[in-house]
Amino acid sequence: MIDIKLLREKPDDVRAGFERLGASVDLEAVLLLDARLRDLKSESQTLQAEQNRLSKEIGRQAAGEEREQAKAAGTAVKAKIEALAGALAATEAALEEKLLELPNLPHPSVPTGKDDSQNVVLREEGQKRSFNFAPQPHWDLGTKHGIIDFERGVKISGSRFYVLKSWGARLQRALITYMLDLHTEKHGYTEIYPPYMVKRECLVGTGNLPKFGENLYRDAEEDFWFIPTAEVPVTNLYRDEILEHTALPIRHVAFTACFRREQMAAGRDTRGIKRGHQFDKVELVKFVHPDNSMDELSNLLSDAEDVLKGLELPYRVVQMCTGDLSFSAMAKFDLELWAPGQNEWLEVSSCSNFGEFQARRTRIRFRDGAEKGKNRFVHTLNGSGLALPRTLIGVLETYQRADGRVDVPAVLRPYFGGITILGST
RNA sequence: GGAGAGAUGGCCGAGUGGUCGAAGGCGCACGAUUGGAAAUCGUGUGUACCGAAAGGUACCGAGGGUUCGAAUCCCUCUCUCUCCUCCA
Repeated sequence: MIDIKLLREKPDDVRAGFERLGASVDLEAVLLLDARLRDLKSESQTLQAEQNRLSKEIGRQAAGEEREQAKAAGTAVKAKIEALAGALAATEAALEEKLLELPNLPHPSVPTGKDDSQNVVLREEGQKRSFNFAPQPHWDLGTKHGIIDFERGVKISGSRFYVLKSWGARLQRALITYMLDLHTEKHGYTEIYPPYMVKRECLVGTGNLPKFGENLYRDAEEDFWFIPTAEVPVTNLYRDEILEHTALPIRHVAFTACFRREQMAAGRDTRGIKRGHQFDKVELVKFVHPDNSMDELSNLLSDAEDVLKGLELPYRVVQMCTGDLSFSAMAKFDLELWAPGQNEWLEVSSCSNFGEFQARRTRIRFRDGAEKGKNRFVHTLNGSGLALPRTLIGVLETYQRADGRVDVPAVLRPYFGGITILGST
């Protein structure tokens, strides 16, 4: 949620920001509602003050004519307040609704662009492996070894579900443990194991609702929503709290399953395990002081990169242009690893700075040590560190041998009890 | 799932219709005292919105109702605790 004061005081700056996004938003309507709400509020507050004054007076009076008159006056004021109440509540709700649907404003450093074609590849890290044979895509490797069972996944859960088996499942588990160990031991994150189902307000807090409900699964009878990412429960951990500035930055890492409806056109990304309705992810979430959140974003990105560096998987860093920024993000960088079998870059991480956009929606503030009495919103950041299925693809395809067996990356060997080669010829 | 009890400020805890944004204590901050500290004493100490300020408005789990007036009365919901039941 953007700051209504900012819109009120610098409407042209806000308008320019949304134009860079290519978003068409009716700011006039918002400003109109805001002005109307302020009028109604001030009118209502004046009446309430009058009501309070009368009530106190009545309290002091003894029973009698005067007291009855004062009571009658009180009834009249009460009627006026009630007459205003409907319009006040409706205006407040209408403004809230509009504000919740406004996207975040882009950070000045974000390049202007209309869509993903104008994203900027900042750098490529690591050397793509050269093969003296044709590398197989992971779906062939997975089927050959019996470690990815697509047919049975579809049988039990439907399309876009699969089953990992044997050392395929173990490889994924090794990757999860490796990532959690790396972030907790080397990068200073505290591990969180959150619920996978959350209340609606959590999703409003992160920006998934009210606009993107069609991407989410939910329980039909109760207010339970399946998380599309650990970002949702972990960001909401401190909802409605005022933190001490000395507690910042807070760094959390969480492993969870993620659930997404993925109502995209049939036929896209249907092959393999690249995109499913359920997938695992290790997620990094930070709550930081607003003055250095962009530096914190760089650090977060570097923490995510370390996972790929450790695994010795080549990747590239892509900066999102304004047109490809997500709803809640003010700046965003993606990490894409190279999958030699299917011959494409795969997005395995998305690291964003949300500024105070989510903090405002979740009311996460901190007491600023510098300015006494001033409570400010924290900045929230998060990034995948990393998404499991695609990292698994990267390992399978990059570490495959000509005979189809797969080498265990050095950093994963501690999790494999001495095994260094997976599969049989 | 059944029965009962409860939800007040950072924490504990008083408050059953008016002068209560809320006693008291703890904690915390600042000051006094001290060579320094402990102890002691004094002052201060919730959040949001409106206002240049003075000040005003709202909030005592949430929502609704009664009343001129609600932390206090009524209704609904949520959550917590105890006992029983069940269970990984």
